[in-house]
Amino acid sequence: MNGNQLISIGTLSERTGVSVSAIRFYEQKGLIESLRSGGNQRRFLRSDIRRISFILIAQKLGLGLAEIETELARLPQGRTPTKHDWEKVSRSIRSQLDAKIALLERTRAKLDGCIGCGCLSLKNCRLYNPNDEAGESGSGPRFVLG
Amino acid sequence: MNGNQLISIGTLSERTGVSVSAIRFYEQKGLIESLRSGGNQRRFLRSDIRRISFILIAQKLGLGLAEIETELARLPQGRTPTKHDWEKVSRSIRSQLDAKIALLERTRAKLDGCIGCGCLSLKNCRLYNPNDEAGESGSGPRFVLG
DNA sequence: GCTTGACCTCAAGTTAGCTTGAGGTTGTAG
DNA sequence: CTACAACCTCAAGCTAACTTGAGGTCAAGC
Repeated sequence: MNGNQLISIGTLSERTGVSVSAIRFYEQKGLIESLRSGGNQRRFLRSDIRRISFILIAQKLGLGLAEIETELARLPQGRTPTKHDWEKVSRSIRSQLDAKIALLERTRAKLDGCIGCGCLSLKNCRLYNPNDEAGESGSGPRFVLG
Repeated sequence: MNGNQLISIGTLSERTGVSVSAIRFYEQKGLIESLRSGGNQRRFLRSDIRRISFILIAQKLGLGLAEIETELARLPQGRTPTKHDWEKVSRSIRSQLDAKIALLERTRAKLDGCIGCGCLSLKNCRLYNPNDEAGESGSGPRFVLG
């Protein structure tokens, strides 16, 4: 253990609680980068511990890896993010959260309007014909919460 | 078109807007059932139009097919659901929606408490170490909203 | 110098919710 | 009675976010 800041994938895994395979997966997806040792083993910067922490937090906030990648792009590579960096990102995430809550609340309001109506008629139902789109996109997981 | 109530898969698809392949998929998953014609073609009851409508609505409410199957089990097979049937199911769904909104709101509150703290420290962060579990389960899509 | 554990790559498997395609049959309009 | 649309059954593919496994390399202790 000399003075440099490089850590192995195993150490990064221990420090973050993220499995080794998941870290490799994140790297492959471009969420983090690594150097290589002489023997082709990955070497990460200590600051990657925070980068991974960020990924974990953002996931808990309901962001997908693609969205997280976008947010990560706002953070500095290799440097510990400042308060200001973090604020920018937090506010961006906060507005995404707001939108999701708002969508669910609109849906709930429609459901309340429908309870007891027994309509289930595709032509009239406000739930079935909403103007906003939950679970309407093409493929992949849609609108699933925990 | 004689007096009976049986419709083909194509008709069911047209009436609901759900693709033929999706209907077959739902049948395979046990969400709907079908009879067969002499030539082995599916024949559905007219009431299955409502059953499918219900699936669509429940999906918009954020339920997965497995959860929808559970809710469908509360509805009568072959009979048009009464107001009472529908109310029971609506209230069950409403409470699931409530739970999801509540979880998101707790998460947002934590984020607000964190904006500007710049911690990103795994040991201390309330976002990283929440007591409730969003996106914690084993596999599959987790905690993704539209 | 050998064993052991951490690491490497690449391929395939997992769940959800479907779609797409191949290859074959049915039903109906003309 | 023939054409053609609609139907049938598998099987495989798609996205997300990973895991698991096979088969091989690297590094360190004894």
